[in-house]
Amino acid sequence: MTSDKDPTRAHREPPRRPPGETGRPAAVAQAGPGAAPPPDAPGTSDESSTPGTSAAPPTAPPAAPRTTSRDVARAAGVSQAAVSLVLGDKWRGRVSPAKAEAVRAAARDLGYRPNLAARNLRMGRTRTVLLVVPALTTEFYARVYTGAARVAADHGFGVVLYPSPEGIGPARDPFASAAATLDGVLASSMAADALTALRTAGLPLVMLDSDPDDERATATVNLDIAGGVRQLAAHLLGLGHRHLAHLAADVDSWTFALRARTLGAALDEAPGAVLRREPAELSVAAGLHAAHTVLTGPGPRPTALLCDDDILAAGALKAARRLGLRVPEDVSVTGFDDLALAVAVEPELTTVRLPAEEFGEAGMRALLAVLDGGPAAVPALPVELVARGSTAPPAGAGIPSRTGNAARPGGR
Amino acid sequence: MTSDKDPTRAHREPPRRPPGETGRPAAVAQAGPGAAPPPDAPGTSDESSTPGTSAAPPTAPPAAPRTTSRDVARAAGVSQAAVSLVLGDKWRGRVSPAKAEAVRAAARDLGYRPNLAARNLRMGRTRTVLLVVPALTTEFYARVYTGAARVAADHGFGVVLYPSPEGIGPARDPFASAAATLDGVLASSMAADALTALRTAGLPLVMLDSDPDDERATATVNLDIAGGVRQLAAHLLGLGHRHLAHLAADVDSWTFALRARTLGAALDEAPGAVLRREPAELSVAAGLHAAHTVLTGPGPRPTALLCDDDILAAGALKAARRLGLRVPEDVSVTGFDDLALAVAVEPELTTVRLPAEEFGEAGMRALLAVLDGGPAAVPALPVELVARGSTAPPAGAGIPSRTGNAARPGGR
DNA sequence: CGCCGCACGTTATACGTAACACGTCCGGCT
DNA sequence: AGCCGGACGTGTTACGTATAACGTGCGGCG
Repeated sequence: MTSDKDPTRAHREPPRRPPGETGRPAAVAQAGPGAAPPPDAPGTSDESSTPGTSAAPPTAPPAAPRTTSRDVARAAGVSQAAVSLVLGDKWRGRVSPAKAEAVRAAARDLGYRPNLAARNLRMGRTRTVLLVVPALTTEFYARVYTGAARVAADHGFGVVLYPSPEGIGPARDPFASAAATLDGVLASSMAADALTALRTAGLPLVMLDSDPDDERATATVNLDIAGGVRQLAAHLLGLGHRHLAHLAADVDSWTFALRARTLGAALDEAPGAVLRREPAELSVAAGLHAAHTVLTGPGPRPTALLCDDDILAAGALKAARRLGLRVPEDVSVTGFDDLALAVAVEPELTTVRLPAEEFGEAGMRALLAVLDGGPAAVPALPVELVARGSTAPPAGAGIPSRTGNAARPGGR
Repeated sequence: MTSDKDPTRAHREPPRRPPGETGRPAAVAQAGPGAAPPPDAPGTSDESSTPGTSAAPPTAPPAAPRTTSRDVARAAGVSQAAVSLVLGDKWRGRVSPAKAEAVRAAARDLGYRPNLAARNLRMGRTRTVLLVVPALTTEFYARVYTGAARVAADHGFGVVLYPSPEGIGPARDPFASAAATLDGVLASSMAADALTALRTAGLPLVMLDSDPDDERATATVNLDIAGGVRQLAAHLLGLGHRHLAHLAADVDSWTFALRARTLGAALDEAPGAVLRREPAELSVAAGLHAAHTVLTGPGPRPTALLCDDDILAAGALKAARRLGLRVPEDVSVTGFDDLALAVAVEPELTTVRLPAEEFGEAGMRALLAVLDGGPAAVPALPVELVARGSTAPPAGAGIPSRTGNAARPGGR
């Protein structure tokens, strides 16, 4: 007997579903009996009129009673435990091949799908990790996601993506209780402030693009941002530029701080080089404004603008054009990241290509390693300078060094 | 007596916890006694060298034994059920205010977080919905997400974002069993092919930007794309353009098909208007190529290029420049969507602004309505023509209609 | 005076799965 | 002959939560 017949199940179970199956449960469920009153169901007051869309087909799917492993067991003539073993692929010497096949057939016929909620509860693990990214810059992190998701999938993990709040205040932290639903977290340091609740839950946390000494992280994975900045500096110095301006992202983030620091250090070593820093938010408009400020400010006009981001560089391009300056003849402009934008503008941007997908892959590998208990050691990923049309020797320069393209820094 | 003392629990329960409470359960929990051997811990064989980052701090977080509602009950001197009632805010006449407060205090002191996996299993609902978007275009859907997540949060729901596969083949459908983890799905029709498994699970599905008659959807929510296209056509016709070219997104999608259809219809009504269609993938390079083809093709050169997307328009701008054509003097270019890119290029794009956040909000509201059992009726959201510098009367035009800016289509 | 119902709680399940701890044959070894 | 151990399974339990069902005293009403 398969225990499903047991008499102890005297008590009736709760009403499985609200009665309505097709008809009209509409209004009642709305501000229902006692069901968790929606904190406030304001709806921003859009009185809907003229229904332009939507349709409820005749057949309203009436809450299919999911088939459980016990159903499969019954159909295959075995115990529920056997089903679990077979479908879990650990039946080596525990179930006869014949019955195993019967189980698989029954599962297939019934369209059995294991209930993940139950499995998660039982196992205490979910094979799901969270990827937290800043909301601001989407293309780069979209690619990071792609790489991370690929690696995760290869290991049987799913990835939940969370573009960190902005409209959604941290007040309403969506992960207050999510620890039971997640095995680990991969997060950009730029979105780290959204992580307070997750930290306290003690989840493994691998941080991207963050200070290796960050106390919050179990491990960190980085791009070789400093190397990219040095390549950029060498490129411009090699072209003969000495008056530079840095359009610095006005974001409190480790990476951007590192860029500023590295750039400063690189120019300190170059005799006669001067650098002006101008902060700007990460938008085209802000880049335009900052570049305008720098190009029209007092003192000698910079001959090259290093922008922390391709978006800023696009703004700088516009500023130059409005001032009647040609790029790159009158002023050089560089970006960072190598987004699609970099080749959409005219001239195309000299920039630093960040291997976004590889970054995501490396981060996910590190996280999975941590979940396996091993320490995750990951070298900083190399980046690459991509010289395009937005940089050239400055107007007054002789023949700088004989190479117009100093992609290789040459003498250290 | 607080139920933890009950005699009926005669059977020995398995070792409740590995003995350690503070000391060292670390390794044991890892690949513990019999605990689920990791299916395969390959690590994809990247022999890590030169650890550039990562660090395992001295204290390895030893799998914190989560505090349960029973722990809270014990601390507060009540039963577990009472804890559930109090924290679930349904203790109106069931628990004395004093005890209720004690429960809340205990929960706070112990840092209790309800186990979502258990709650989900018990309730059969997760208060979580999935948002499926195409991987290609990120900025637009990032904004859709923002709107959707805001509405969801206001109703106590979480949103899981899934940029539909590409690198991740549909073969490895991440949602094969996720039905138990999700209450519903909001999906762009462009990503609908990733939904096979979800459909079969019978989850409520609200589709964005899709054919209202789509059988797969429980409901649909749309932008007034057709209206936008008509505004665009009226704008260009009003400026005097008669030779138009349509750079059509080479994507099999309802929205794009609708754009083509509507544009054709609009021009059919305009005497003397001719339209050429050129398909292109959604990238700058493809837009460049398609525009080049159209501008250098046989017959009279089009004076206006309607692009299905700002990205394509950026490519068209580049093509015109390379051919020595000025925009908008020699050729007008329009985009669609009004992405950040639209104002990053020179000249800035005349385009159709899609209210992405409102779109996400409307979609989520519709989905939540469906989950509440009500039919979701949503009017198509209005869109807005944004006239910028990339459009002007064609070279040979007299004085088109006296207004250079036909933002208001005039006669319907 | 008897009993209803309210205020206040507690007990007992069940959700669906994974896996531990037992059983039962049966062939083979000492 | 005794019995060990492998093959083949099944029974049972627990994961942590939400809630239906079941008790209690106690004040008031008929």
